[in-house]
Amino acid sequence: MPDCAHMISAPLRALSNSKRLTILRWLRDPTSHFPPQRDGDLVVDGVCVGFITKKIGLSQPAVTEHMQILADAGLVSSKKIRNWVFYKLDDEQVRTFLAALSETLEIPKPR
Amino acid sequence: MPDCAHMISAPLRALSNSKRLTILRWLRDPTSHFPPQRDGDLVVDGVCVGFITKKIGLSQPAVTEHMQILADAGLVSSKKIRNWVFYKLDDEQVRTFLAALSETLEIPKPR
DNA sequence: ATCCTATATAGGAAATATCTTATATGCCTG
DNA sequence: CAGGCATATAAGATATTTCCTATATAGGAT
Repeated sequence: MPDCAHMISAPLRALSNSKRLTILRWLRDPTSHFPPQRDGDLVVDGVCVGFITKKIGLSQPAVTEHMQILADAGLVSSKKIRNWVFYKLDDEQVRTFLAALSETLEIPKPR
Repeated sequence: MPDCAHMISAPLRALSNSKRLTILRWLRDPTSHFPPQRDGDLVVDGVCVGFITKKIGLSQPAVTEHMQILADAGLVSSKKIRNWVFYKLDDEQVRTFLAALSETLEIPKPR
C-alpha cells in the first residue's frame, strides 16, 4: 500500500469545520433531519442545497461552498436533477477514509 | 452516551493541518524517525521539541504551538524532564477519538 | 552569579478560511 | 419568450491560522 497521507488530508480539512461536520451528521441520517422531498428521495438521491441552507442558517452560497469542499474531499457525492443538486454521504469513501486515518494514527503492529 | 460532537471537533481541527499530521505520524513510531535521546526514551517518554523542530524545518515557537494544539486536542501528552519537554502520542485518546469519529460518520445501525 | 541550552510566550505579518451581497447560469412553466 | 426558482460563481470584507523574530523563563554547568 502506498503512503496514503495525502489521501486523508482533504477529508480532514473538510471535517475540521463545525458547520460541515454538522451537515455530515445530518446527511448520515437524512430522514431524521429533513422533511420529504418532492423531486428526489432523501436517502436514494440525497438532500438538496436549499434544505441544508434553511436548516443551517447560512447564506446559500456559503452552503454551496461547504458542500463543494465536502465533495472535493470525497465525503459526499452530488447528483443534479432538474435544477436541484442533491448531496449524499458517500458511505464507501467515508469508510475508506476512516480506515486510512486509523492506519495513520494507530501504533504500527509489531511483526 | 451524550452527544460527542464537540469531543471530536478539537482533534479534527488539530489533524486538519498537514504539519501536525506529519508530526503525529512521526510520533506514532518515534524510533523509526528520530535518533536516540540522552535524557528521555523516545518510546517511554516521547520526543523532545528540539528534535521535532529540526526535522520539520519550522521555527521552535511554531513547533511549540503545533504541539500545544495537539496536546489541547488530547492527541498527545507532554512530560517535562529537566528543561526538555517530551511529546508522545496518547494511544488511548487517539483510539477514543477514532471510535467517536466512526460513530459520527457511519450510517446508524437499523434496530 | 553567569552562561548556555531548551522551551514558552508576546507581538505582529502574511496566508487562508469563512461568510455576505450581487450576479450568472440553467431548468421549468405559462 | 418572460418570469420564477435552485444552485453556482464573483468580489470583497472579516476572522482565523500559521509563522516569524524577539524576549522571557527555567534548569544545569562553570
